[in-house]
Amino acid sequence: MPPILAPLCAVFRRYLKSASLRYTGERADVLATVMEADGLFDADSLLMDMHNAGKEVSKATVYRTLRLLQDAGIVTPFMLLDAKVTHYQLVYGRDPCDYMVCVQTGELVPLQCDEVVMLRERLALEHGWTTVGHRFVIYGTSPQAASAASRDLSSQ
Amino acid sequence: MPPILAPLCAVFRRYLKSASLRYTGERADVLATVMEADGLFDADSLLMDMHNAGKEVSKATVYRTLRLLQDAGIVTPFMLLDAKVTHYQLVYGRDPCDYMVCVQTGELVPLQCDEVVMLRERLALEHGWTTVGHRFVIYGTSPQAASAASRDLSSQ
DNA sequence: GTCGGTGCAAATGCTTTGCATTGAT
DNA sequence: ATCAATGCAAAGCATTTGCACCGAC
Repeated sequence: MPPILAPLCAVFRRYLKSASLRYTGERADVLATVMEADGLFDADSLLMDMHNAGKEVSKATVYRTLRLLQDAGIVTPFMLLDAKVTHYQLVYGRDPCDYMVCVQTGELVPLQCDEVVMLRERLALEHGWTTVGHRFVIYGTSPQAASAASRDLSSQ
Repeated sequence: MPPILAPLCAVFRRYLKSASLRYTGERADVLATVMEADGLFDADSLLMDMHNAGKEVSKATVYRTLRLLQDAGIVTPFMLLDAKVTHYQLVYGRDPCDYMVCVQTGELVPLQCDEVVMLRERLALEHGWTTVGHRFVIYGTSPQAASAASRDLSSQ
């Protein structure tokens, strides 16, 4: 069990208590699966992961719990280019939350880059804002996709 | 008429021709309204803008044309935090495409910052990727929202 | 025991699509 | 004249919600 698991669970329980909501087995299961999803997922993949782990929860509960996790500041919604469904990202206690996405293969590379946060803070300060987060996604072509494309070309 | 109008229209026509598609009055109206929307909009607001300008187009055509504009590289879809609908952003020939969004008021501030592009290119290069674009959004609280909040507190 | 939670199925609402008609080339 | 575009209404589909039963506190 990674060391982050206990604190995150505590954060969620604290939030639920503050809102007079209950910490149920289903909510615990969803949170645990979110943490194992390693950052980025959608409602459906989460539901499948839970099913594969033998944790059966209804779709409605997944959506309801994702909303709570969002309110608790644990995840944020996230829309990939061309995706039709909302993706979620685990943000609490996590750096980085930046990604590079391949527009051809869908490949996703997390980026570790403090400069994004620094840039964000500097820009916000210049306008007198205070920040609560940011989203930085680079769209591009991965080396694999590029070489696959050139293979396709030369084989014609 | 801003100087960008003619070129953008030409870009669209070129794209349509290359795909054996037709440049119709409806598509011209949609593009013109997109350009006047000054960057960020959704399908519904676009439809209203067109109605207010006396340009009647069906909702289906708006969606279909937005898809074409996306394929032509003129706009990209864009999901604001908590928004339920897809927003679109005019990207062709436009810098900046970065924003700061107030999570309380929805206020939107476009950011002019070359460093984002530089950072993007450097990160992509480090991984051997080539980029086609990026998305950078800062979520925060604007000075107005912050002062409104403190007023609310002191009046209680 | 009291509310809040859950699952189910139905509803919602954005977006897409089938089809007959219209229009650009 | 051809073949794509349009408008309309219906369909799709992710997400939300109403309700009866269940479970955390």
